[in-house]
Amino acid sequence: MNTAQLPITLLVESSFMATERYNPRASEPKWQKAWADAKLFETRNDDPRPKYYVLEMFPYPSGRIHIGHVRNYAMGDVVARYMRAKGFNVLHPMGWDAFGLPAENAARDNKVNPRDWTYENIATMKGQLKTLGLSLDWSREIATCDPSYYKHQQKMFLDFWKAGLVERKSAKVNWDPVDMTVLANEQVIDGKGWRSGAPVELRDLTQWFFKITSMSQELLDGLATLDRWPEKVRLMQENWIGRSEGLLLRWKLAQGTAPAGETELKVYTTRPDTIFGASFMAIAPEHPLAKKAAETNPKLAAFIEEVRHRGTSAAELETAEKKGFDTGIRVVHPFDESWTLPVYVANFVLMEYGTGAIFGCPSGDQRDLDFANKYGLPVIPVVMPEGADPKTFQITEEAYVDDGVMINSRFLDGMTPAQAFDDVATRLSGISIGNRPQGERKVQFRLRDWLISRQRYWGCPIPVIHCDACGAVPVKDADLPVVLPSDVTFDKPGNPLDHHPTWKHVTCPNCGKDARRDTDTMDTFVDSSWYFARFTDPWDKTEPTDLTVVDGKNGWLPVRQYIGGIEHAILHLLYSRFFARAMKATGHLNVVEEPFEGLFTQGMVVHETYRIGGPGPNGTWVMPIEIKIDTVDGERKASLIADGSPVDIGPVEKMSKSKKNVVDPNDILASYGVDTARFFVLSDSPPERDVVWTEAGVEGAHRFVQRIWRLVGETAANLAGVAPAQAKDGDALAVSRAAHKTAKLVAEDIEKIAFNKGIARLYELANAIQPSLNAVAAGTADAELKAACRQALEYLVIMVAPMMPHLAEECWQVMGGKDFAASQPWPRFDPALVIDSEVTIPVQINGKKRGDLTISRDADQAAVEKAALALDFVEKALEGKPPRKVIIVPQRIINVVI
RNA sequence: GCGGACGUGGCGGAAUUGGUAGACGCAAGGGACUUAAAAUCCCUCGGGCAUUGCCCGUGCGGGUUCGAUCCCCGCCGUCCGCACCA
Repeated sequence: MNTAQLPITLLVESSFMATERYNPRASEPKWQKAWADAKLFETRNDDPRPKYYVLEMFPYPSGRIHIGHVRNYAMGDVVARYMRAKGFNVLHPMGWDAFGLPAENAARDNKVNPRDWTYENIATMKGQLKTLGLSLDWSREIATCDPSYYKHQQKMFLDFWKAGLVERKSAKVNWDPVDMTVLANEQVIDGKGWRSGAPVELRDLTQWFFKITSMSQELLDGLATLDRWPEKVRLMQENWIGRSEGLLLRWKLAQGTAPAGETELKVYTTRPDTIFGASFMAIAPEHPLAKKAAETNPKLAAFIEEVRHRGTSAAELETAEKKGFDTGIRVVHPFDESWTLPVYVANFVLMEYGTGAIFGCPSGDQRDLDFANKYGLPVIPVVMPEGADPKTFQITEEAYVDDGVMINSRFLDGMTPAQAFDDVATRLSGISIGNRPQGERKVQFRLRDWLISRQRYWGCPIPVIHCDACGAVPVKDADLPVVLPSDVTFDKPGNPLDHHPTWKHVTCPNCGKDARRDTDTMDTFVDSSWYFARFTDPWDKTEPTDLTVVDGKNGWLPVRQYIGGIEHAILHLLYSRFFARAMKATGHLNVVEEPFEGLFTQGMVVHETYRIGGPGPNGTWVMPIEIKIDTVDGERKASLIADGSPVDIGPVEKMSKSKKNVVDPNDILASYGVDTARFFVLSDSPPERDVVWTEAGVEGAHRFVQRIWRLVGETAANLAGVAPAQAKDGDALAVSRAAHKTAKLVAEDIEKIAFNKGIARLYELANAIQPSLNAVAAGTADAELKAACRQALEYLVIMVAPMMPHLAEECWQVMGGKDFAASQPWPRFDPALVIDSEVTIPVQINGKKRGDLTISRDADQAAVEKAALALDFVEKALEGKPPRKVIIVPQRIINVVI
């Protein structure tokens, strides 16, 4: 454009606007305050609009937010703001998962009170979260360490107890020697504590359990209803619950071989069909029969002692030799009185699963086969592949585990294993030993009960008093909450509550005699198993939940969209599903059993690693802000900013303090503003996948921020007072079409949580309308184009708002919009504008694209075919002959087969 | 070992789930503006041959189909979960 020909006023105008860059440092605090003053995001329970509850997993108050939080909360905020624009009464709360061990470690190391440390962290992080411009209802903020929260948790613990969902029992439990506490099964990863990483030890302790196994089947069945959960998470939970169908089978002990008083051995099997392939029994070293036999057999006792100290780590299990010891005890085959089998103690049999005893069928199980080969036990093939010859079919080194035909199994021969299973189950349920059937069908689960006792201070006290006369007695409702004492010391190892001079000494609520408080606190996963319900009415002082708003007809639950990390696929998400059922059973929920209707697991933010001094122990990690990257001959070279020394660029990895590949959200906010950061973490990768944080990518996002600002700023003067309208033809129609299509598609993308695609469409819209907006800025646009541009710009700004809310407000203001961008309804699209009247469809010859055909959308098959065959390149290819076939997929493709 | 997911340009990723492979962004190259830089704008950008246009190309090898990134069979690789579960 030749500026010399432009009117002087426009020159002044446009040069002024072009130099005025969007300034996030000024805009962001301004709009955050304006939203807060207008109470724009405070949600009323009695609002008549349809409810929509969106929630991100609440943070642990570690002290600082990290970039992963930004991504997680940005995603939730897009959903929340979008749903508001769609007319829903949106609940989008925030709270603090505030109990936990780091507070105690800080207390020990820095001589601070865990409460003070936690609340200071909360204050810092709340300040940081507020700078993100999230549309949160802070009036509902909760912290799980607040007695007003854990009071209700204690109440529910007692209610669950009354309802038979809590049990105090002695069990072999996982003891974390570093954190000095027990852990639930779910919290042991590869034989190590989930937090400390220390190998756990097995200890026999009496502890409190939530009877999650009483709901195994319900928790399994419920998974089928969760169609808005990732398949992967459902599968992980299914495997964790681990249902199997089998037979509980009693084997008579052969007379004269068994210790006094022992008459039978119970085993659990999922393969009763292979009963004629049995060649030995194997029992766990901890099995009562093994212990009894060991009393009179010193060699056996020595063997048991040897294998007891087995490791639980994956590596140890991988290499551990399968060892057994013949106890001398014999069992009698249920279908043949004359057939006896030896009973071994074996190191691979787990006391914790089934009955702690198995029968070994070497031909049908690799582990049993290895064992049989080692100890010279018979191998009888009982299942062979269809069509094999039973006379010659042999098993030597490899067990046959697939489906097939029964052989060497007397009355089962010729059946399928499934038929044989049923036949054996039916026969054995008809035979009795003593007065009980010899075989009973039994469903077995892998899931264990949830151990919730923790020998720690900074958690919710278990509201129980132990009395020598009355046993474990619940604290009276009127005495709740049992409040944590604040005068505790961390100078010696173990549980500070237990060390406290007075706190635990109380009188029994039952008999009034001297008694002791339970000094254990609850697993912090209990705190997070119901917080989503508390948000629905955090002001209720008397009950955990208000049944009129928590769920059901006018209630909030289930959470319509829950967003968080995949690391909670089992722990938190399984516990919460149990809790919802337990709360329903005890009257704290009306109807909801599944607390999270939709679940989305977002990926991490990852970053390149940088180090100086080469790989290996001599290398030192350096932070991204310490280096700069130049491209030399197409190759990226990194160097230290401080002295220019070369830096090796390492692989992209999860951000970690140890590798220093972290970016501080504060730094990003200071240089680019939060909208840029939000936009970037949403744009570059699909939300479920990891996103690589790159400086270049952030700059790209920032360019778009400035570009939108410029589109609005440069056209503002010429669009002032122009009423937005959709156009009828020409360039203006193209602008309208682009805007309306985008309104439809971006909505679909947000609803599918495909933010990256939605953002791509926003870029496309900006690209599409740019030339017309240039014309508006230059004053060459006619009235229709101006109206269309005005509407397209409004659409763009409102659609950008969920992702970049501050920029949107600033633009909205410049455009003279009413209220807030954040309170505008989602742009409507005219279906007529979304569908093109003419379509351009590819034309293939023999399946290869050779050109296009542009034709009226509602042209019929015959017309399309005629037009296609008349195309130059088609005629040329046909050489005057008729085509063999013409395939027309309406509005999609034409394929001419020659 | 069992279960699952994934594999597309230099990079992140699109592709209406059988119908134009590479949208959009990043990086790179070229140009305009500028005293210069930044910012911005315009053009090119999977590979090969080539004047138009043609050939190859979605990890590899086959198959089904008018047509395959998508479905089937067999491999290779990466990642995740569980793991002595009877």
